[in-house]
Amino acid sequence: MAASSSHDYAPLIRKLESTLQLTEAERQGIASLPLQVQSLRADQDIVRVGDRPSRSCVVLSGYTATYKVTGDGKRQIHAWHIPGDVPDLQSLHLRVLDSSIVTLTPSRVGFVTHDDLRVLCRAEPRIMEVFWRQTLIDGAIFREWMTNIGRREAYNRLAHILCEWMVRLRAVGLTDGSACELPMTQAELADAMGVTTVHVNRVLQELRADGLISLKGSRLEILDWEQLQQVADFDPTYLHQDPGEAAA
Amino acid sequence: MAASSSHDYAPLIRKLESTLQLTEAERQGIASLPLQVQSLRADQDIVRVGDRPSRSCVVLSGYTATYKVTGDGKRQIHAWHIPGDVPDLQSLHLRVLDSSIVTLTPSRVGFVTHDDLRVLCRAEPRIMEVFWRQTLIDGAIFREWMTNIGRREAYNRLAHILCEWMVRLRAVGLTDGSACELPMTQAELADAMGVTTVHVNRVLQELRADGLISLKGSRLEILDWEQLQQVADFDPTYLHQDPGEAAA
DNA sequence: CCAGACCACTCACATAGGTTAGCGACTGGC
DNA sequence: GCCAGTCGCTAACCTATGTGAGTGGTCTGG
Repeated sequence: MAASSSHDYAPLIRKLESTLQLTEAERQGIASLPLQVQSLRADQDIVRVGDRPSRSCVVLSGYTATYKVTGDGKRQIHAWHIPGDVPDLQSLHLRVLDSSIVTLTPSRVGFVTHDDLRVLCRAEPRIMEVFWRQTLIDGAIFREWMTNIGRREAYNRLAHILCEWMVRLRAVGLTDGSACELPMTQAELADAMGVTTVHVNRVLQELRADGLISLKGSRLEILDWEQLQQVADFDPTYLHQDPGEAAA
Repeated sequence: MAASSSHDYAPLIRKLESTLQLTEAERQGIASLPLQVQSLRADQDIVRVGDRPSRSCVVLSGYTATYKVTGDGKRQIHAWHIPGDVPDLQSLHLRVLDSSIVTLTPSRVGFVTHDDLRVLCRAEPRIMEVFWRQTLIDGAIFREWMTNIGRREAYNRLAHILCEWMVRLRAVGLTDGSACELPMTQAELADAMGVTTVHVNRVLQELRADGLISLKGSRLEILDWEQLQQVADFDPTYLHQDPGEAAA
């Protein structure tokens, strides 16, 4: 566990500003939150179902996911998190965690105490609103994932996940033209899609054969964005990324 | 469209108080929000995808649902709403609606302007927190539904939906012992479960044959709660109903 | 009091996706 | 420099769920 360095908050501030222009004072308020930084290997739980944490975590680098395990041991992944995300911000108002968070890759995460967050929210109401808004966007993404899992076939469902992944990474500057990192294993994709790894592999081969994507190791390249988006039935409105679209 | 009567807010206040004790001033603050009341028939959209509403709606009586339609016309229902719920509270901070809300039964809904809500939130910070908390609980329910749709078989999935329905109705006093109203059609259940109506009917017959439930018309009775809960893998933690569990 | 909807329900058949098992290529720890 | 584990990938077979078509009951608006 190490102290924070001055630019650890850069991804978070970038993310918040992608939906609402902050004042210098507001940026300062965030940047001066005390942050406990921790480096984790891949596949480590950060928090677990049933925990009652007194702090929330910020993803500084690397990738993580939220998940739940059913009574008979099947795992469902609910969300991916990328640098700048605060995956358990909800614990600020819900004491008991109803899901766990795990690293997908080696990651650096920072912890902010709920007390510090509450003080900041009281001092800067617009920051509170922007945090609230982030949790609402999380909810909007959950709704889209539910639709994806419940109503699209596996081929289109995977295409949808890839479209969303690309668009979210682009918003924080982690893409490289039409390519980006895809850090999750096929088993993790399966747990997000509600299918088996065998089937993920099948539809992945199909996407490749159809010339929509190339995936070598963890490097994903979108070869035909138009077609992929159409197959995925992907409309990015639900990501609420347009800063002009924050309610007044 | 009619003016509100004095006790229209009773279900909402009851719901909020089920998670946090309110002061008299706070209760007053809510009860004095101007409310535009509207009576709707079944199967009417209250708001639609793409709308930019300047007010949110409260369910006063009857039942409603949030849904999305995919490009090829399949519908996914994300949530049921019961009296006291504010199904589009998120539009307070997300200008564009990413899903629609429809009545399942004839209903009375009340509209509160976002301006009035913002004024109240500024005056009574605890009310803002309790509203924020409600949207976080919505998110927690989305996560559980995702798990239900992605990782449980239809038989168990339906059992889970019935367990949740019963527990939520009980919290607002709308149950009658081990029985309650189940106002949705099998087609609506299908859209919530991500299966076809034919299959809903099949697993419903199974639940009846196994002696777990009785469903006649829209009256649901749970015949064996223990067994149903076990089949459903139902753990109500995610509903965050315990008022002692609100974070400090 | 009729006509058209809608709803629960069923059947026969089709298929997307699950299951089980296994292979070779890497990789990180000792 | 080997061993154990993980990962992507494949094949053969199985089943939960979808599809399309239809029945009869009940409500409801004209």
